[in-house]
Amino acid sequence: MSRVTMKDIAGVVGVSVMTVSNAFNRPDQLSPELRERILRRADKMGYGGPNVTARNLRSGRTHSYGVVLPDSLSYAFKDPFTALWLSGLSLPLEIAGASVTLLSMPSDDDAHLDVVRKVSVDGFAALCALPAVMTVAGQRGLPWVSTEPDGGDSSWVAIDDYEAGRQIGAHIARLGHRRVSIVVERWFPRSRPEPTEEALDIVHETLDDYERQGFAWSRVRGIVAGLADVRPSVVTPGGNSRESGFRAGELLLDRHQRPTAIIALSDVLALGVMDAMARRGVVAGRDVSVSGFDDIPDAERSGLTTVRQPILDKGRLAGELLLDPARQPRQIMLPHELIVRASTGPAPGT
Amino acid sequence: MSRVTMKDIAGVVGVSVMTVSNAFNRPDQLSPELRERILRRADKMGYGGPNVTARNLRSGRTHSYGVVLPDSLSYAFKDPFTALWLSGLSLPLEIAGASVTLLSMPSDDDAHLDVVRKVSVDGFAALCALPAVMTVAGQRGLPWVSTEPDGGDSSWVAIDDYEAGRQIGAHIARLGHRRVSIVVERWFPRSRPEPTEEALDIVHETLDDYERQGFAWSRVRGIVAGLADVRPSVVTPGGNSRESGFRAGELLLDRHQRPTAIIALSDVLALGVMDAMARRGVVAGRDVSVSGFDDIPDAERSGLTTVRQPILDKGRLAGELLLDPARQPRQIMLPHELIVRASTGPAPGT
DNA sequence: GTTGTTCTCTGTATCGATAAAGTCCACACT
DNA sequence: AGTGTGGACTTTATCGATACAGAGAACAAC
Repeated sequence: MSRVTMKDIAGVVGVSVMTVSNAFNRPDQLSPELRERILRRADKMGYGGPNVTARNLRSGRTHSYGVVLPDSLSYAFKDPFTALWLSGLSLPLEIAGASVTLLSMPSDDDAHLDVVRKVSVDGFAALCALPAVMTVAGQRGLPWVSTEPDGGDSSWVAIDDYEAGRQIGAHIARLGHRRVSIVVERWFPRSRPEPTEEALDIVHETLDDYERQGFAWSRVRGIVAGLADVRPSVVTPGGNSRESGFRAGELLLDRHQRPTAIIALSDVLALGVMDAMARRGVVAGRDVSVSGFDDIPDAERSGLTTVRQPILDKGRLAGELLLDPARQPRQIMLPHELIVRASTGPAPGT
Repeated sequence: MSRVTMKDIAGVVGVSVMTVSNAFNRPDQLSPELRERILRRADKMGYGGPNVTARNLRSGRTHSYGVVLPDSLSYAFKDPFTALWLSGLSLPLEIAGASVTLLSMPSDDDAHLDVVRKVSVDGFAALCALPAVMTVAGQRGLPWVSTEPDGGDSSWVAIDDYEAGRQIGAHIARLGHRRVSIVVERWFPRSRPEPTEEALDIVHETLDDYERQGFAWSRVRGIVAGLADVRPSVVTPGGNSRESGFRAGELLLDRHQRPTAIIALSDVLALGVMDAMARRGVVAGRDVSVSGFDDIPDAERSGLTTVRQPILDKGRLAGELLLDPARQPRQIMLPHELIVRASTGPAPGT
């Protein structure tokens, strides 16, 4: 049995298709009796209501917005920052009666890009600034909002990562630390080939070494600027997770020349580092200083020095920009704040 | 400037619309040179690729699946069980190149149902068995999978909640507990009006009292059966969260006749209860026994006695059923297992 | 020279609805 | 009788693509 359409109903009731359409969408356009008759008949025929896709085609809108996530969907549900950002994003969307379509984008190969090409949405919000994805979204002529400034005239809701990094770096330098390591997730650019298992934990002895790999992140550049004459080493464990942080922590703590300060680029990484420290009886803020980034709820509980950013607002505003493509301004820089807690302290021996 | 269509391109290149369509979708249907010429031209004209909605209309599929969540989206991102289930669900969908559209359904009023009516998806997976939602999904002729048996011939992937509850109840009874309280989230049926703030924490002195409120959950019935002649009281704090559990715990621990065992219907509720106990110096498993349900990762860390259910599989199988409406069987009962940990012990004074 | 194949490409119908304009008719007013 | 007016529907065109059947040309086989 093929699906019932308005045409079928129109045929049975003996009216035009348009009248059936009006019965469902514009009650004022036909007499109550006829409307009643049509609806009853439609129900009896097992009609499921106006076909959504056809309506979307005609109206040119789908009332759904795509969210491009930098990893598998399970990551989105595990990472506290992502979860909060998504909650914020969904607030205005939900109110507007729109739904959220999640798109995982672990890489920007063609198979994944195809999902972006073929998904039925009115716009995109991207948690990660994959250029290829942005290009596709732009080609489709759909609005999109990202979480990072990109120099162009695209829309974004971000914080000043460089300045935030600089403050962290300056804070650490001011405390007298000379041996500093930065822990960065292996993330940007995503298009890089997946490293092999063994290559996951690499300590780049110098920043140059790290940058030669093709990485460049304003947060890192800011930290380096803040550290001034102190030259940090860099560790790039796997993804952005507590486990990765733990591995990075193990690696750094077990080195011959243990760093006195570890600057992680996210709170979950920092918390992982602290897990490794706890296991070794290394006290945060006394033996080794640790800092994070984001100020997720767990950061406060663990006394983690970090940069607070308004995560929920970041998402909420992105949602509002998506819903209203005319809204101005479309490049929003939100405030951040260095939150100093117990996990950072003077360098030992100062 | 209106959007460029295949028709425009066809006009400019001087071929039929179908040939343009083939250039994009079936390269084998035309000469490579012509295809090249068309694609180049399309690119130059700023064509964004075949319109997704039009294609969906023609093909009758959208390659997106709706997930009905029992609360606001932020809940989905916070609750460990939901997050895990969603991860599982998304596994097969992601592989099939489909995307996931999240629908929050805090109530089944018409405004929320409308989202279900108007969202562009090929099927639904529901984490909560809202009858009205199921009806709408069914009317639309779309496949749907839920997480609870419903007596009919619908599709579901579930566990035997009654039996699981019975085992928990029997376990507690066997330990000699006579004063037992059950902590249930205020969830079913969702269509009930939101209770006022003050009414959130109610202790139903007897089970009858609780059931008179219109509640009925097989998990509860199982527990009662397992407890045999012990008659539990029931607390219904707010939602399914650690905070609710905490409130329920406070309420119960501060009562004149403190229960010796508290059976929570989810791990997060149980962990909340344990938070309240910790604050009062009440030792779990010695002073008061606590049990949960689900066996989320945190449960093991906290030594919580609980019923383990294969959460990830529950989601994964739901996804597979959605993708393949012909797949059999469509009613899958997964195994569960009572996991006894330190949080339950003999009733004091036995 | 005729028939048969293969390769490209076209024309038309279709998907299921909705917007805009048009028809028809009853009723009111002058 | 002549003209307006508004309500209740219908007609036609449109959204933007894809399926299907088949036309026409090039080339091979006999």
